[in-house]
Amino acid sequence: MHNQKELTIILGPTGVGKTDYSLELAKEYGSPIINCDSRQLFTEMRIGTAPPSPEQLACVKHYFIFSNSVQEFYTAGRYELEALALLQELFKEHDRLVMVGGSGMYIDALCNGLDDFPQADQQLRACLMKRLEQEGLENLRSQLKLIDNKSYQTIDIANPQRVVRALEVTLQTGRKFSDWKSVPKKVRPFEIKKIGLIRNRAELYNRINKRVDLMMADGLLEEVRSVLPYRNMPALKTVGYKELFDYIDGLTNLETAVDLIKRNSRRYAKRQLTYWGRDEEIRWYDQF
RNA sequence: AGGGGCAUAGUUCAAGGGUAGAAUAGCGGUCUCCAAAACCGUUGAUGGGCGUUCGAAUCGCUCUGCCCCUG
Repeated sequence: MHNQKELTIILGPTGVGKTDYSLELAKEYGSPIINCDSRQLFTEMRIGTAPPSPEQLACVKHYFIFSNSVQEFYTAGRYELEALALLQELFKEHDRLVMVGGSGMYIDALCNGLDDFPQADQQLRACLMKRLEQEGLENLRSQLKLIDNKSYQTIDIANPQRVVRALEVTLQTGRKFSDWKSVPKKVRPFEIKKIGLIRNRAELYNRINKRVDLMMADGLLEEVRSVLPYRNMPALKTVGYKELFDYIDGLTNLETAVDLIKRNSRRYAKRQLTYWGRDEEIRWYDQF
């Protein structure tokens, strides 16, 4: 076996304790840490995304933390390419690397690859979103049925985001969305080990609730105010930010907004667990 | 202690004696680049006992618990 390179990915629901775990493992391996959290990427979001502390960042070299701006359109596809390139570079000097984060789709993109769709055309997407608003979902569905019936049959047509995406790819490329999706998993030139962290549900929820209070004490509201101009960017469709935008708009009071952040964080954690539930490659470790 | 009120899902609130509903929380699921996103589905209750009635969440008695008022 000439290939001894190994990537260890630490994943798990928000608030489970991934950051601390990753630092210990990285120290043991002498590895830097590659982030695979789709929100800790953004330099303007330093409180609401629970990134590593400045001390932790000083302790181990981190990649993909505060590396991008919320003004950019960042996607799982872009992450796949950039993270893969970085790994190739780092594996020249390391045999074992540590990756940590909670974005299931980003992890899948890195491990298995996405099909090579062209980059999304923001104008086309905006146009489709406008049609969605004006004509309604049913119209877009009908069109999808016409130009790519197989996608119509297989995707979740109750989900506007999916319908728009399938139409977008088909219209943009002249090739059916469903035809793009036939490629098998990509093979990566390194071994991948997935470590899942888990803990008792009630305790996890407690940790999440407390962490939200800490974020508020640390000035989350000010941070949210500072990114207000970019609130329509995908990066800011994020738990902790959405709810405080509503508060700033006067739609809720602060207490309600904070409660909603807690609830939505709990739900997010649950969805993460569901997402990973059928990934048999993950070895789960209960945290105490 | 005396007087009054209340008791329905984890919570907040419905149901003029006739199929106990809703909101919310909770739970479960979907997933090929907006993924901390966007969707889909779902469990669960009349405080205990006795009575009236063909039939009780609803009327009566009683017990328990909570709240208010008065010494």
